[in-house]
Amino acid sequence: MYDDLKKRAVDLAKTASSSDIIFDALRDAIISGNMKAGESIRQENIAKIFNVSRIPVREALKKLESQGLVKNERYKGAIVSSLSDAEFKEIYEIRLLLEPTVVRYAAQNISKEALEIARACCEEFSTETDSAKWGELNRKFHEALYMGANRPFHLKIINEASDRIDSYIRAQLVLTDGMTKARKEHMEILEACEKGDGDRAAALTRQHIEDSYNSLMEFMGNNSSKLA
Amino acid sequence: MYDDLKKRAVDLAKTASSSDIIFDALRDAIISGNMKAGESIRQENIAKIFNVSRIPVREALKKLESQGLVKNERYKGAIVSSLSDAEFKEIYEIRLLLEPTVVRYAAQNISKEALEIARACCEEFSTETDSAKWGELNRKFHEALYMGANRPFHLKIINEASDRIDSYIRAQLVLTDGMTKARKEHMEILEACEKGDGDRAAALTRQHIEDSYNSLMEFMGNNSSKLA
DNA sequence: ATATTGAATATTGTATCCAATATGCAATAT
DNA sequence: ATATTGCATATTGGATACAATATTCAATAT
Repeated sequence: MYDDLKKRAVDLAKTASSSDIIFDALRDAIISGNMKAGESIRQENIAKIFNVSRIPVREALKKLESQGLVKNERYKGAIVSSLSDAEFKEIYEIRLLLEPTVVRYAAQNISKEALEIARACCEEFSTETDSAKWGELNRKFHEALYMGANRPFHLKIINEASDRIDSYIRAQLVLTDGMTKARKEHMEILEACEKGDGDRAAALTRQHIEDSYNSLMEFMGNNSSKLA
Repeated sequence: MYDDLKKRAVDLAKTASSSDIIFDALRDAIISGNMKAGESIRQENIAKIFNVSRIPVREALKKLESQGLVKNERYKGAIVSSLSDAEFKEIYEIRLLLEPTVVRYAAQNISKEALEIARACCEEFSTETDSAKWGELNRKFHEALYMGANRPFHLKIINEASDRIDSYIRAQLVLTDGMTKARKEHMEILEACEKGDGDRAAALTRQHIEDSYNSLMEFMGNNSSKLA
């Protein structure tokens, strides 16, 4: 019954609210580097852009704040968060703890279909010439792979940590020749997963993250200490 | 100038907003187990309790949702989140990754004063007879120690993960003899930190978390597989 | 000229109100 | 009796209105 209707079914109950949409848009703007650290965010301005009142904007800002992407000060407003050198390094320490572990789970558990999605993401990352898309494709590849681990909480932590440094990574990918190395490393990690070699995938992921940190340190002219 | 006034200075700009206060109260109610998983949260009811409109309540709920403590469904409302067995285990996997690492940093970096605070917390945990306070004191001890690591992002992740399972831990501490073991293990971890023995502190912390998981599994009559 | 004060403006936090949706129940049809 | 529909009520999402605080800047005092 209703066979034809069911084909066009969408879960209308799960459509995004205004505040969800605004959250996504602000998050994108921040992690892409379009909105810079320290930049102030006026509720009224955002509300005008999306043709809504300040209420959904405020809810979006609350969520961004609890993920650390913006800082709110009572009666003063919100600004895009910045990262100190120590905080920057700490984000990488967290990635280094979680991502190799998760990729090991993924290598062991990932389904054939999920692997194919990851491979598609990897190839898109390797062939895309529009540098504006590299950052997003980079994240997509990692997420596609990590999805196979079946560890939603780990993934949430990784995603929120990655958000904090994404603008730096994007700049480094575009402004240096970081893409060459990243493409090669992605391919190797993917292949290890395809072979079900969790140890190798984990080791490569660890190396990939360390390389990313070192490249960024060099790019930013910062001779900070090595990752633990 | 103003010497006497400065003695009574408080940073009024940092006083909590209504939504902050409501967030804290709801969080306490949830992690204490006072509000049970699946229980619905009516905005209007909470608003009445705090004598405010629904607006600050909604902002508190947004923050609770982004930390996973409640689930919101559009036009239906919020309920206290539950944890599947797999999710429960995953929280422990995360603790097992982060806490031994953090306690190692703490053993190496913690200041004399911070150690004394941790010791005070440890002793309070050991001597408190009011079982209703055990859960909070348990968290306080761990946090006091971890503060010494100077890793605010790690700490935030640990705290949010711990929030998700705190109601179970409190029940287990009160309804079994878990306190005996916990008190002994806390003391040993603290002593390792006092000696600056990071490896030992990390190993003990790992054991402490595994013990906690196993006790809880037994307590809940769940023969789930061991932690990785 | 510099510092201080006070008013005007801007911005945020919250209350109140309205619209959209969900829920429960009575009325009706089968 | 059961299923379906329509209505009344409850609840949430968001708009508007207002109060609290911050910021800016002119006016005044030193």
